Amino acid sequence: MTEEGGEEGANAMTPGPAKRVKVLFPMPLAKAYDYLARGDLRAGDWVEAPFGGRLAVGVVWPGALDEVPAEKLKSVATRLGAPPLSSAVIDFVGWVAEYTMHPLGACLRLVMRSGDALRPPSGATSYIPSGQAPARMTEARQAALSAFAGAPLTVRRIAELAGVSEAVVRGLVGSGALKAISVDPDPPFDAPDPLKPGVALSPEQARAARALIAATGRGGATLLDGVTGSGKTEVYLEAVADALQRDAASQVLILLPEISLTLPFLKRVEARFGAEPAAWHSDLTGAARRRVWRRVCDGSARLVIGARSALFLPYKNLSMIVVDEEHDAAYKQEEGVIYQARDMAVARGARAGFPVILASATPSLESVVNVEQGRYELVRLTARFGSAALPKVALVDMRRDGPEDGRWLAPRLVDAVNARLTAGEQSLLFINRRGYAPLTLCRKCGHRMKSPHADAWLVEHRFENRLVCHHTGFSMPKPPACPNCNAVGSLAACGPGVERVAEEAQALWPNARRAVLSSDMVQSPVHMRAVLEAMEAGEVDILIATQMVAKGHHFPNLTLVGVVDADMGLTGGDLRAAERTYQLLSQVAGRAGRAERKGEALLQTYIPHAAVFSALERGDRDAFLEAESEGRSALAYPPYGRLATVTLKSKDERRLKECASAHKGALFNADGVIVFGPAPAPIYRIRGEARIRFLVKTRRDINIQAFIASWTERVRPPAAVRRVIDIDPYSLA
DNA sequence: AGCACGCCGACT
DNA sequence: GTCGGCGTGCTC
Repeated sequence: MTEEGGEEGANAMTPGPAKRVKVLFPMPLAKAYDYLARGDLRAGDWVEAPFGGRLAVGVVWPGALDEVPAEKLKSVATRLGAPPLSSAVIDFVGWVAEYTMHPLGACLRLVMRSGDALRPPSGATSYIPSGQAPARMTEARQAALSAFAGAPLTVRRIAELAGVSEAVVRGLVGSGALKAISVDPDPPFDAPDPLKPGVALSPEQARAARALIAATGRGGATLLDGVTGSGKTEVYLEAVADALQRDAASQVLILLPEISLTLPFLKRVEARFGAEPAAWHSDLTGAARRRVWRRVCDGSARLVIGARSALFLPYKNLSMIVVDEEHDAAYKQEEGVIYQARDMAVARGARAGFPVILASATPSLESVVNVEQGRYELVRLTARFGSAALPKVALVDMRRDGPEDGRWLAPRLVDAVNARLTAGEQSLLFINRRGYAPLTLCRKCGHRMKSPHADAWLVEHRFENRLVCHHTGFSMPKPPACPNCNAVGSLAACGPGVERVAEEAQALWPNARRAVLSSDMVQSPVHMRAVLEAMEAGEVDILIATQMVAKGHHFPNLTLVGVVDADMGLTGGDLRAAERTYQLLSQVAGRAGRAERKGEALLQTYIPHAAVFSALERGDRDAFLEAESEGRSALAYPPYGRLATVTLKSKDERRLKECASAHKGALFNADGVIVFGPAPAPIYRIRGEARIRFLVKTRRDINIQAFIASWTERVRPPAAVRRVIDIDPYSLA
């Protein structure tokens, strides 16, 4: 590690001729600001500079200087000791800002999520036994000294381990029996060993691994398309090993959807490379966050496994990205800077000249089309590892074969569960809707219980006896009478939620061992783990769950998956609804029969003729993709055209409407561009904020950002109205 | 993002 | 008469 002026030290600027440099701050600012600098400052250096009456941390940014009058210029205060941002990261931040149309400084902030990583660590002092016995030895002192297993420990930790008070430990320090030792508060990560032999690969996996290594050797993006259970992870880890081995300073990032980023996955990677990978996700503690950030920055964390925000860590020498579960909608960041991490990863690789692997069992249409059009390479894995068979998928036509009123499980599904109970096998009832009922309505006057701050129905949660808004978090006790007509006991629950299915299961199978898994009812990750472990161990007969269960779990004795409402998701305002439904259902169906037992999946639907269901029934993914592709192509939707939304948000409805008409008025005709709107967003009001939206659709060869820029720069929204641009929107709701 | 400046309600 | 609410605008 090369550092001037000490490990953490901030260097006062040395005297010398003053030059001008640009400094970008991690704030929602569109551009970098000019400063005077004494001494040598280069693009990427971390500095502190006076900004708006206080000192702010920023980065020296490349680019032409502005013509700022000399009297406005201030001087950079200090240069910070952290390793400078690499030119690849600087380039990427600039590109993301342009692509997403978000302020440059807001994009830099994504890189600085570490908070205090640039400040000297507060690091508590650690101690080790000095070898010198204290003048007086007591039982407590003996216990404290026995707590050591080699590594230095803090006072608090010693007290905790030995079960003595901190005063005892401080006494030992005072008597010289313990000595202070300086430990790095951010210990480096051990280097992964790419030559450590991995698990034995099947012939097909070995072939795929070789093909993947060859493809990544050529650079560019490669789609690794492997059915559930084919062992994709082992295959791409070989390509990761290859990248780590080729360059001893290289760093590799494996991106996962947050929910798949589990301890078992990390352990698997650790087992493969003999070293703990650096994990990056939303609930890291401050210290862990800081350690990963700094070790990524100095290049010593060579293998990073992270959720989408890990894409913006300040890598010194990133040389490969794997995007696992590339189809997953969780890669779309919807708050702040809005971006699609999978697409940004591909761009990051292309711009820095390194390979990117996209892995999935149910690839997105975008990626499949990119393969067809020669932009991505393709490596396919077809066999399920360990000869497990894919489940047999069948549809239950709810129009003909549905249950009686007030029930949600069709007789055929009930029979199938009964058969599993008799055979001592497990069933999963999947219902992707939290709560008891999605709608509460008055039988007397037809009043629907709505959220006060959002145009959404209140969802009944019978478990807590409350009505809850899933958009704002608002909740209220379920009223005894209709608030509209005052009729008592007239409020009726409409539609099924996970709690209601659980209730029905209890009535049907009172003696079976049942468990429910839903984000509302899971009080802690520990509880969730316990349920999943019980399921894996065969201690649960029927699991009733939301999509929490769709990924990454292996239930060897599960042979039946019943999807209570397969149509859900097809009805929202999501242009990828069919694709999402296909992916989710094939994933859930894939939970059944992963081991030697053949599984069965029953999908309850009112629209069995829909292409998504017949494709699922036949297990014909390519047919589904083809139908979906035709549908999107006909509408010129992505990937055959470009889409963006421009949303205006405000609490002040009058100004919002004025602003929307101003935008409408500023529109102009452009070849290959269609703008729809203004239209109220499907959920018009969220948290008291009303939203009006324009949808911009262009031909693929049109620069949609350029069009939106020349349109929106004609209108300056009043401060009370926020304008949010979403390039390539996923949810139109 | 912060922070200052500025114009309308209830208090020492 | 002031203290202070947060709407608005600027930061090299």
